[in-house]
Amino acid sequence: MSRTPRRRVKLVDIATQAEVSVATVSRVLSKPETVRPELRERVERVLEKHPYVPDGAASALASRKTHTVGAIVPTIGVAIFSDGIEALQSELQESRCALVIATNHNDPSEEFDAVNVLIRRGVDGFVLVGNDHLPETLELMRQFDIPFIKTYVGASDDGVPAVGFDQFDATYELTEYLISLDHRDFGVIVSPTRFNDRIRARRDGILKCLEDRKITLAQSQVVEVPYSISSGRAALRSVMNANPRITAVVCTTDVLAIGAVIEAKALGIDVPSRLSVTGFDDLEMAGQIDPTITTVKVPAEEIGRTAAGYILRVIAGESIPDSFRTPTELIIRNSTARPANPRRPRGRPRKAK
Amino acid sequence: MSRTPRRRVKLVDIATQAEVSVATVSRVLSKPETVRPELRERVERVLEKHPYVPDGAASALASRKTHTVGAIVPTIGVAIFSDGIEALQSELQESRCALVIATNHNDPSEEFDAVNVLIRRGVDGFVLVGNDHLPETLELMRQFDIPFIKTYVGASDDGVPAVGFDQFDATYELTEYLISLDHRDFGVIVSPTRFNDRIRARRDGILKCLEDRKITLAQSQVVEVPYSISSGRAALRSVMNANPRITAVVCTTDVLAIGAVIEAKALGIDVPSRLSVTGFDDLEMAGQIDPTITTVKVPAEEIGRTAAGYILRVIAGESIPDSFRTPTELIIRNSTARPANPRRPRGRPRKAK
DNA sequence: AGGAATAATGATAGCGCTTTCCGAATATAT
DNA sequence: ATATATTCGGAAAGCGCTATCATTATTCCT
Repeated sequence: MSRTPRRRVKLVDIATQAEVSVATVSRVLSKPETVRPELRERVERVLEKHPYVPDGAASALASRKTHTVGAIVPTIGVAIFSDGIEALQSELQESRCALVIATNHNDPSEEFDAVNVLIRRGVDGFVLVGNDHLPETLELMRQFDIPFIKTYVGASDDGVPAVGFDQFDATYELTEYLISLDHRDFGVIVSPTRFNDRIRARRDGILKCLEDRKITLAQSQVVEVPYSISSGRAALRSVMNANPRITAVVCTTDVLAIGAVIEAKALGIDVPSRLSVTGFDDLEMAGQIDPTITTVKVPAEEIGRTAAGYILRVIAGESIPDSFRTPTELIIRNSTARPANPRRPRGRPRKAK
Repeated sequence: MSRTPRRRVKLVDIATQAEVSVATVSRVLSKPETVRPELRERVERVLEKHPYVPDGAASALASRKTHTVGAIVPTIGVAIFSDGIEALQSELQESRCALVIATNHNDPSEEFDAVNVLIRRGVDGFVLVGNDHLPETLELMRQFDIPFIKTYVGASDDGVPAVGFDQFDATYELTEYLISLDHRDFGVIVSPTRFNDRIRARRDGILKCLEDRKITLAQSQVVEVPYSISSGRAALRSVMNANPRITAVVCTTDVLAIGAVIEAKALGIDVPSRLSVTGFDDLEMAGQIDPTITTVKVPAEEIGRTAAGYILRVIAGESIPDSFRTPTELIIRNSTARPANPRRPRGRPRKAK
């Protein structure tokens, strides 16, 4: 068996072996159809014998293509993002494209830095999350002529291609469903909105729907808490203590809803007969916990997969539609029901959905 | 405000502006201390005025350093990995180093491909997961002289630096605790072991401990099922149906344990009075679900953080210890207790832990 | 103060590949 | 058969930076 060559084998070595020019080898590798079969085979035979791995840096320098896309997400440890990244990565890998990941912890200025680092590293395109970005960030990417798309939003507010869904519409619809059940007294538990347009949109969808139905909320009926089960528990307690009449609690994420359901049980408040609770995301747990939680399914995997195809096409210079909608789905489970004593039992129930 | 220059500004532009050579600008950027303050400032002033972002491909080609590390994990969507990646990424970013991620879905040959792609892309080092790797994979990395470390294992079986903990020891200890509680009839629910040395080690730790205490298991007392809550539920049902005498069920991951606990409740089997259940990983849910679940805390975040420092040091050519242990912790909660009717109530209880 | 040692700067040769550009070879038309 | 179009392969010019080396400016001795 041949011994480890001290020097990395390069194009010129293959060319010499095959008695052709480096240009030909390069062509065999990138556009095989342009070289006569006879020659091509000769080169391929040599290639098979030698463990040739092209030097990405050199080819990037010469061709201005890195075959890499950069993704900047708020955080990796949140299911809807890790699932999305997973799909994005798999799909990209399929096209022999690498994925570089950076996190911004929901901080636009961290995002700017990340974009900087990634541009320097060399990426052919960017996948961002959400609509909130520093103008400098966008300017920077445009300046370097690097295409980018937004994800987890239904449409961008500035013409940038987007793949995702409308967070506002989704919670608006969810809230409508609750109202159709005759709920009139609501609590709203919101995950952190700072630098997070998606959560703000979810919250606003809830609030707007309520407002449209002339349902008012006291200050204490809407709380914003950290993203964790235990925060959900604490939030439920405080909301219910302050407003015992509440019959429905809407949470902006399943993690919070899970906490709310657990705490309700601990407090002896039966869900759903005494209190309805809803989440958002559709984590596996939401469908397994008792009671199972009514929620909105976020198509994270589809977003990632679609985003991969999208950005690849933009990079290839193909034109693409401005936005791709990955539909959400309202999943009704056992954590929601009609309130025991509806405040206005008169209204004919609207059909659910 | 200045308009987008069509051409990317490069080193020579800065040099011209500052009336110095490109070499000097390069030095100001990489080893500022070697250039006279006066000149340095002149260059820095120019740098501030112009949005210069170095070309990574060019510098990689010239210096043979990419300032990038590649991580290959089984999957991103599993909490202990996403948490680890998150920490790894943050730490790396701190050192202005990018992280490229690939997944192998627990398949060694996918891992080989990923290593290939990443070598081509150019990475200065690799972070792998676990001990199971194709010899070709290791050979390839060695051939290209790229350092790598293993994570989530206590020590590598081949001298490669490792950061993590001993999975076998951790479950051995956990099982010992259960035995000290006087459990003698066990069920074991195992997540998929195919191509997964860590889960095999967890399983073997349990089995070996039982064997050492002369506790035998029937075929039906050990089941291997997919990684999901619902599989955990199904597994608990089948294990308990086949062996009603079982008083303790050990699961190789919290996800399975959560399913087991949920199913036990659904079946009317009280946990922990009638049945003890344990998990592994310490997900937030394990500490919130009722009953809270006894588990082993996996220091994922610490592993990621440490791995970053480790690989950075290897890349820098510093020598490092062969393995770094990030300790696990047995977390005793409410899902475990002494069995109602211990088979051998004689033995003085060993002290827990 | 003069020469040696030292520090700072500039010129420049690559790094390994892609991609014109151009001549040679082959195919097509007249 | 000759002229023209077409295809194919090779030579070579970079891509933008780093690093070596030569050169010049500076400091330190005696």
